[in-house]
Amino acid sequence: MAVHEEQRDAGAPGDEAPGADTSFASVTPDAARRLLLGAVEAFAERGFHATTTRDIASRAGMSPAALYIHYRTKEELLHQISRVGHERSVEVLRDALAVEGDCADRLAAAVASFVRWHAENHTTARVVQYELAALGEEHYAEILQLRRHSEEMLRNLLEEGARTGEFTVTDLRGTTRAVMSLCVDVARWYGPSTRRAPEEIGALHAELVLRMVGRG
Amino acid sequence: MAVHEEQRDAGAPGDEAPGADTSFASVTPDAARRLLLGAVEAFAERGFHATTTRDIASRAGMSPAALYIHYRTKEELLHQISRVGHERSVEVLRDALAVEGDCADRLAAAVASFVRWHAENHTTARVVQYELAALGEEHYAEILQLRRHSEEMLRNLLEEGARTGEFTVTDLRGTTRAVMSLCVDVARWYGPSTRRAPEEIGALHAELVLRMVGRG
DNA sequence: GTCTATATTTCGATAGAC
DNA sequence: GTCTATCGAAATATAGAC
Repeated sequence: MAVHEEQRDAGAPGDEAPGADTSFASVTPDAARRLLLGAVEAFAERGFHATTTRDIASRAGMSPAALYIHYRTKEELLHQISRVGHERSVEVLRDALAVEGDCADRLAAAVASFVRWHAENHTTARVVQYELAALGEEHYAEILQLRRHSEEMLRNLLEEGARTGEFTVTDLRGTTRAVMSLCVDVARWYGPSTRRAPEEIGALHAELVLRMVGRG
Repeated sequence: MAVHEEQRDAGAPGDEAPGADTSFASVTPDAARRLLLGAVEAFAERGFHATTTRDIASRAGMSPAALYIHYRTKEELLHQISRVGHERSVEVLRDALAVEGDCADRLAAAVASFVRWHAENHTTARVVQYELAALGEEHYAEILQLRRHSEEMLRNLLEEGARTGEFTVTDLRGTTRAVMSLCVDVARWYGPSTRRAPEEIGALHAELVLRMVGRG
């Protein structure tokens, strides 16, 4: 019950998009970053609770004890991943929403970028989206703020589009949540063996969302 | 890090829809069903690996050892939950697709029912959708067949609608996956404190999906 | 069928040498 | 900063009385 989980979605070796999961490139020192990357992989494959600190250290090429030089607990690793991951995804959303154009252009850009991020960084995204419950109480509250911010940005855009008559939205909060669902769920099913490119999936989802708000 | 996870999404007591998660009503004997229901709750709250057999047994009002009279391993509990849950959701989808009407009617019925099931049975659905990786290899393969069946039914309907000109679908497989995303992801965010009723959410999502296929 | 008691394993985290 | 060695706690699962 261990090996097959790692190989389930494995495609041909080397078919992973280059430069994927670069969210942690700036983490130093080197050993701390390697541990973080090992933790991302392990948490995404097996989940936080099923991952051992030995496994994480091993992926980073270190002894079990070396982990505790850089992180006080296993949960602190998850917190770092969750925090940086959320910050990056909020950034992606914010940048896309800043493009020139009408509400439809900005919504399309936002969905395309957000979806693309979830596909390209699907390993990180899976941890970000599905391991929240393993965070400590205070860390969870902190992360929740970042998530609320994402949803708010999207809702404000839909609200603006509805007000100007560009969009036809019967249920603002429900539609916002549906758009988020469409983006976030990509992290669940996207994998190395997915044939479609992140770019393509982003474009498709942007088109589908525009239709959802009556601007297809 | 234990108590707050249980209380995070908790709304006022008693606001849970009555008769929720009735998928396991036919399981006998009584002790086996109580253990199964305890496992569903625990797995949904904390995840499979973070759940202890002591916790499951305790929720069923039994000693830790009593679990092993009815189930050989903790994984066998997950397997039962996953199998019955998938069978039920496939059934819901199949029944909805059998309604009288054109493709749009059937698609709306399918999405409304599928979403409603994921909301009403959100506890079971969360285990069904997010704990697959914890299954043993053979059990995982078995469950995958049921999941392929769901997606196939939906894809066939979209294909038919596109062929007859009722729908405008530019990417059949991609759109099918998006529709599934919209339905499945309800299990992630729906909770006891969600104000919207499952019925309402199903209706909204049906409307959004009809728009997605150019029939809004 | 259910209990109390426990065997066995494995985990997160620490101690102390280098 | 990294290692080897290990502690104490907690997990799954089993043994044997009732």
